[in-house]
Amino acid sequence: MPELPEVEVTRLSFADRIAGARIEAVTIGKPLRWPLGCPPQQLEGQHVLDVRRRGKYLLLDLSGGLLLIHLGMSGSLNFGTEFSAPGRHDHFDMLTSLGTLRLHDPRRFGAVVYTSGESDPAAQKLLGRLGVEPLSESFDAAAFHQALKLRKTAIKQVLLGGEAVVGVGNIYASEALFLAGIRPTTKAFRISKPRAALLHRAIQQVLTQAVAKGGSTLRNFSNAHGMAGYFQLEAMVYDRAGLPCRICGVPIKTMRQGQRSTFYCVRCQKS
DNA sequence: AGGGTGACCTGTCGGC
DNA sequence: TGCCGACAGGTCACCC
Repeated sequence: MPELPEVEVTRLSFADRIAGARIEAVTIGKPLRWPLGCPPQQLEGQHVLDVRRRGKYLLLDLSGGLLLIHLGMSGSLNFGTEFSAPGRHDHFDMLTSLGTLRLHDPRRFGAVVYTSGESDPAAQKLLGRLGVEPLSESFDAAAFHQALKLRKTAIKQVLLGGEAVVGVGNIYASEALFLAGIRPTTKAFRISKPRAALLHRAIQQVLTQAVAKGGSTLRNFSNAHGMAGYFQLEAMVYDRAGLPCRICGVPIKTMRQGQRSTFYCVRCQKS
């Protein structure tokens, strides 16, 4: 479910409300992708100072350390005061003075990891290799083109890889490539500077729009208010195999790349 | 070194 | 209706 926009929408939906909260108790459910990295009691008594995001990770700055949260494929966070007992797929509950933060994650590819800070090896292992933030000023078109020149694989795979740029997942990779008119199978190093600039722009545009619209509502995304995205995401190609291209009318094609589905238009994305 | 594949886990959907 | 396989928003560990 969550690519960068969904993670950012989640962050925006509870960051202000949890800031300043004192952690009272932490309850762990079934194992997630990685262990918490400390006894749950170590979080108790700490305060939540801020909630940031790096790629698809949420970073909770605590008074004594850093809590990393990843939503995996099926995770969602809820922050509120009305709280029933944890359900079958609720695997992390953090009770605070201002409300409870609950991670719901049926597939359990998500994770909650406590580290002493960003320089902690455990944090470095997860955050250290991440590429530039696509919605930051440091995401530069010329540098992006340089990064693409180093990669011999298909551009779609490079986008998903997270080293050239972070946060672009399977939905928005297809969408951005469509917007830029680039075929997903094109080798990254063959993309000219002007076309790399188009793609750079398309990535920013697609992600910014998705954040503004409250994230994709495909399947069951909801923010930490428990609300679904405010608007439907208008996908141009994703999950539209066989349907007419919204620009030229030709049926959208689908294929597999690295065991993930890719969607594209043969006419709008010739190379 | 970089590219390709399997693995993690549960739910849902389409086809027979 | 029931069963079975394919597939789902991510990423890491492992092969060659």
